[in-house]
Amino acid sequence: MNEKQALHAFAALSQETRLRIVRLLVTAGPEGMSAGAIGEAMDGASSSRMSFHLSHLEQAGLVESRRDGRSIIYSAALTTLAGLVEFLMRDCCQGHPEVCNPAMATLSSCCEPTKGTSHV
Amino acid sequence: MNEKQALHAFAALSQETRLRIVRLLVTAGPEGMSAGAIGEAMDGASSSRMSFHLSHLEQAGLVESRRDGRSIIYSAALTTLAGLVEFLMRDCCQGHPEVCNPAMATLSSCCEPTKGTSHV
DNA sequence: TCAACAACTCAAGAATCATTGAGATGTTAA
DNA sequence: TTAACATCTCAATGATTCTTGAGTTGTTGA
Repeated sequence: MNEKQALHAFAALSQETRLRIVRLLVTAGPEGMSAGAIGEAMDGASSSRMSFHLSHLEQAGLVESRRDGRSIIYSAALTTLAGLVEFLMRDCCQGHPEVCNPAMATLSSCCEPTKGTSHV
Repeated sequence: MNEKQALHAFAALSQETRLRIVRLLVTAGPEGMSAGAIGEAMDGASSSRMSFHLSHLEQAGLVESRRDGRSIIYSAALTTLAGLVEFLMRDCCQGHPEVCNPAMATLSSCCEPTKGTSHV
């Protein structure tokens, strides 16, 4: 992740419809959702509007697409999201580790590394 | 952190000068930097331009300011940054914990919680 | 091949945003 | 009080972005 990529990603995330799409796809998991189904979830947005935002997100590397029959399936690009966090928080917490604990807790609760311990 | 706050924060971070300011202040730590010093670091940007971007960042909750004599000192609002990460990554990694490990590693390397265990 | 479907592309208009330059506010020291 | 300094505020201009609607491409099944 470099500055240019990060700027594109943040610009993509700064628009209401696109932020909702990303969060919807993050919770949808690796199976993803079709463009039509995403549009339905976005208050029935028009297909051209969905296409505009989805291609914006794909260019920013935040979502990935694959064709399945007539539909195109989109899923969240979690590695880009993680890279964005890494870029933004690099060298954070100079001597004040406690301020980052909320973010830490969020990630560790669902992204528990290969240590084998379970959580709630 | 709610959707509206997140949109403001991402919009603030999607502009080159502002993203640089935030990252500069993240590495500067809690002591922060004066508006003038930040402007110097931004290729000598004009004072009105710095003021525009700094107030944008402050309204988004990404930086905090305090007056010190003639200068105004800005510092990164790390709790907002952490909250933004928490908002974006909530419910991530449905069954695929390995994809979030890079972000985890970044945060844990500087934000080791109060558990006392060391790492690489 | 044809009809129906799913999604994309393109151009135009409205809305939003960044930069500039002039001027205003607040602070310090003589 | 005055001068010098640091930063903020405001209005105007130019650039970018979002939405809409019409048309196009690609896929499926009869």
